[in-house]
Amino acid sequence: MLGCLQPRIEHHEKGEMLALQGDPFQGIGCVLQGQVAVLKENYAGERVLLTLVGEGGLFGEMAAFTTPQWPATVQAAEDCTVLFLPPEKITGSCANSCAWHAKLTTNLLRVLSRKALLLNRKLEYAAIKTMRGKLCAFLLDVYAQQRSPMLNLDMNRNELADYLGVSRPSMSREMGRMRDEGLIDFHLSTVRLKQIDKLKEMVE
Amino acid sequence: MLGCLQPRIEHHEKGEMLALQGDPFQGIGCVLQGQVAVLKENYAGERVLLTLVGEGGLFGEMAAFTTPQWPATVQAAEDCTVLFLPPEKITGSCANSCAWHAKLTTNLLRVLSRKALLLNRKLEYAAIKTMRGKLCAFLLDVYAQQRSPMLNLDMNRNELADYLGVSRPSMSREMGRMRDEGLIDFHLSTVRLKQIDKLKEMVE
DNA sequence: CCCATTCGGTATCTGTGGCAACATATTGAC
DNA sequence: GTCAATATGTTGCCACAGATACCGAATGGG
Repeated sequence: MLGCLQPRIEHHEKGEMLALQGDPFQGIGCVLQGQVAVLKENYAGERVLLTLVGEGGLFGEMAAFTTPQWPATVQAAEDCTVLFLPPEKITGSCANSCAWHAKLTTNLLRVLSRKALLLNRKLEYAAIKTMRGKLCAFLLDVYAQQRSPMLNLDMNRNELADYLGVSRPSMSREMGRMRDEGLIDFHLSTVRLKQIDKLKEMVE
Repeated sequence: MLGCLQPRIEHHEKGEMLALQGDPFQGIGCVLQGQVAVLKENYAGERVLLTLVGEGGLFGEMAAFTTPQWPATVQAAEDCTVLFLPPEKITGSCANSCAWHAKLTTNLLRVLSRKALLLNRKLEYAAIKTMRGKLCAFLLDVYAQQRSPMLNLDMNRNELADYLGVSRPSMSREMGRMRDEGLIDFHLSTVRLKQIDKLKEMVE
């Protein structure tokens, strides 16, 4: 497949810029080794960290088919090796009509869909106005995944509060209230849903 | 291309269900004529309208490559004609290795990327805590698009407030304040940015 | 022209959640 | 075990935005 796509492979040392916001787009990046940071300049002109992308991760896949310019800056967070896939080579028909091409586009579609679904989910939480509503929606979503009322959260309080777009103390306060009311119990990253039906009534 | 994909074309009368949440996924839907409604059941069991999809619109494109089941219910909002494209036929290699296939996947990637970017933008607004921050971010984004300080909003106040996830009176109140401070001027759907640099300082 | 309806601006009141500051619990290194 | 560092629980205060209600302006149909 690599022979077919002839991607560009680059090595960068920590701190080097792989792409600058506004530069012409050269291709979807795939981190083979090391770690890169995706930064965006806000209106005040400061660069803020959007995400860190580790080995096996992609960057620029959302921009590839929509804009001719990099919408963000990419910098090597560690020494790294990165592979760039120009978008036209991905969709362009392949002389060998190889199975890799089909696999590649399917994977790309899957990645993009999943990302859109995740964004959608997060947006649903953001749309819920009350603290309790957000918490109920989130806990019930986790419950739907884990299929047991003993939930195991894979985030700490800070990360969860960030994810839901609220402050940690406010979240803790509400969780305490919900425990007092006998709706849930929790200890560190373990939460037990005690009255699932009541929780369902409290979403939004 | 149609001969190559052999899609299923269905006619439905207003009110008929095209797909039920949880049903096995049959393919990406494309509305050829009429209008369909996408509904989702919330935890309380009620069906809430997510979007209306009109002629030329797609539905199910986010689910196609991630879940084997419909994540929402689709109902005919009017009499309509709909084309279903099974995902495997889209990515599956094509005997004729026709150019249509490449075009189709590129378009699909473009649609998905654009959708992800839109969701991302909306999420950025949602992440900003203050009313003024949201407004500044939004106005500056429109300014970046229209490249003139005389903005023409294509939403009315209600729609804008909904989009930003705030209440209309609160938004009006803040817009009034910003006018009093000499930052902006506005009349109906026209907004004039008077102190762009100050607006930039006020984002988030 | 009048009327109904939608849309937008404004005021008051209230409640929620952010912030700051602190107390306690947990973890891990030495 | 001791200690530091981090994570978590708790509290009081108060600004900000939501809700509601009302009024004037714009729009559109008869």
